[in-house]
Amino acid sequence: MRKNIFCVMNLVHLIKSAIQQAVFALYQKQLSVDELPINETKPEFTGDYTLVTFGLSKLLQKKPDEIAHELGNYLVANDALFTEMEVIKGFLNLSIKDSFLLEFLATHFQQSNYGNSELGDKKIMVEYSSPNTNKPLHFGHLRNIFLGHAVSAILKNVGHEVIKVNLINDRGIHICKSMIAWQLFANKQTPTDAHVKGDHFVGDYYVKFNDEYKSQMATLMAEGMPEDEAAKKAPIMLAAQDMLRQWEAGDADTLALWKTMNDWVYAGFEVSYQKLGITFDRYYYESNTYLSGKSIVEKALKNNLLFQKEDHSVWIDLSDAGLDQKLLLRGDGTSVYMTQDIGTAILKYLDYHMDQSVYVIGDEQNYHMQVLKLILQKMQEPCADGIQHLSYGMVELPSGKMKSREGTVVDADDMVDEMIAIAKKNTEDLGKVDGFTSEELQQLYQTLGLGALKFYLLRVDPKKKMIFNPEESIDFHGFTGPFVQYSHARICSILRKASIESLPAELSLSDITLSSIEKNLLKLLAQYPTTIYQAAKEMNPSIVCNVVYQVAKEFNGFLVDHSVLKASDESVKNMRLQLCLLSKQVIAHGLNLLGIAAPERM
RNA sequence: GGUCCCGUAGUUCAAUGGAUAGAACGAAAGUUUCCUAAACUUUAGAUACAAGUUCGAUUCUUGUCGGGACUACCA
Repeated sequence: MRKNIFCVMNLVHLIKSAIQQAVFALYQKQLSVDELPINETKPEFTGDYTLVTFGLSKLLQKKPDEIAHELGNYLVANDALFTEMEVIKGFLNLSIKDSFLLEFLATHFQQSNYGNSELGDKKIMVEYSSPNTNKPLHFGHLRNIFLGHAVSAILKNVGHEVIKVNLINDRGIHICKSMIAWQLFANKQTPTDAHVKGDHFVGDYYVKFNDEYKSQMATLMAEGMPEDEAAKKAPIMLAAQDMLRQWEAGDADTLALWKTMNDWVYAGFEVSYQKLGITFDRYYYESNTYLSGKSIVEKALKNNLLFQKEDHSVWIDLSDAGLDQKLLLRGDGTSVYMTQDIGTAILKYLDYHMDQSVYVIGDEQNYHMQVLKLILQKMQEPCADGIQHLSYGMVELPSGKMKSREGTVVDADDMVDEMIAIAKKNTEDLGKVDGFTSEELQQLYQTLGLGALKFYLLRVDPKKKMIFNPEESIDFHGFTGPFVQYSHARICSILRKASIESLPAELSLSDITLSSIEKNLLKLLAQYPTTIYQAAKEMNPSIVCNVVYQVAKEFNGFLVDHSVLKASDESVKNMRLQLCLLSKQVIAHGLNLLGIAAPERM
């Protein structure tokens, strides 16, 4: 009977409902489970879970101590879940029966989808990566990409339908800058001629543009022109702006060059995405969506939701929401960033009618996203309420922000290659290359290097900005991806040595006593699906990093004090093998959600 | 100026209002005839400051100090 309940409920929930029933039986009060604070018992006390009774004191008109004693005695006497209790001040420490945890283990150790749930029922779009097409991906983009990919996997895992979207910002002044510089300096060279990856090739011309722009400004300023005027009148800038106008006018040559250079970039991005193991279900291109935003704004203007100034520019007044006025169309009728985003949001909704639309975008755009949602709400667009900004903090260097102008930007491709090289070096230094073919080794280095990188970027709460410390990120010890991967490989090694085909699922429950470390590991594993559900609710992959690390750490500790294959008797050995199997399943499952592979050997 | 976010060991990160604030790296010292030592064990080390709310505050409120983001007819 417990077994069935366990499939749909978790351990803490079971404890809460047991307490709920006990409260009703003793005091005839119906409490909601949210009114029952359950914590894990601190290691220095005996017990597994603790009920804090101070809050109940008022509700039940009794002293915390009395409540704790009465509830504890009742639970131990009447509920099969508990074996003993202890009261210290107002804290009721409850111990869970070993047989309960053993039964849980026997039920789930072979479940290959353990960790999945079906609680989610929404259709959710997740937009991430969303690069500009004028330069290659840098380290900051990696946080975005890994976050989006992991959040998508986590949401899907708890039962939501997920659509992964990449919105390519393929038009605008930025790409025109690269195009102008290419026309001026490239001598018609292509990435193939130059043996350079397409996105880097185009990015190099973006840099060339800025160099030339700076030197032209310097020339103008030397002739006595003020800086702001020089910034506007530098010939190469005027040329880029002219090219943007040509593009919007549909000039055939401009469009052809634009398409060619974007294709170079896409080919480069594709290589990077593939290496990173990142995929999308759907690509949107701003060149296709920016015009629809304009017509939507014009329609809203007719409906008097917006107003126009004397120069014909179109604005929305958000002062009733505590914000100011926001421009939606320039005086000359062209779109701004916000206009495009309005169009894209509506188009996406027409395509998918999703319940929720998650934007993985840095926190410097908090205001922008707030305004976008507000505008769409004012326009009463059905997509508006589902818009959710998954805001993440910037990645900074120990020396401060990455600045492209100062050349402190860490390139994504370089970073990946470096991590893989370090994985290779570490493996070779440890002499762990025997028994692998050279292809397998290449695969392993990639698995470990990417594992380290992804884990490093995902282990911090997305909301918080994080410091990228090059020396620390390449560490393969401690709270890192390779540590977790190593634990997985060790488990696999044990399982290879045991012939596990004939592992009996049924145990004679009565004659096994769990050690405290076995019990801790089991509690962690039992809570795992709930932990994942929490990660989904908060869209926070760092929770997954933490739990797989805890399982790995706990497992390593277990392994030091307990022999699996040489256990004292057969039933203990079987139980420990089950523990190995479930731990392996949870580690691999969690890593998979993070986009990290779990190697069988390393 | 206005709006918002953030201040936790030397460093990077944890902690639904709960017990003596957890890890990791770094530092110091140990563990290998035994399932992978990329492991494990031990030691030292922190809530910016000041009030308030209450049985109880890293968490909530206010103020001070310090850091950051946004506040473009850029994207």
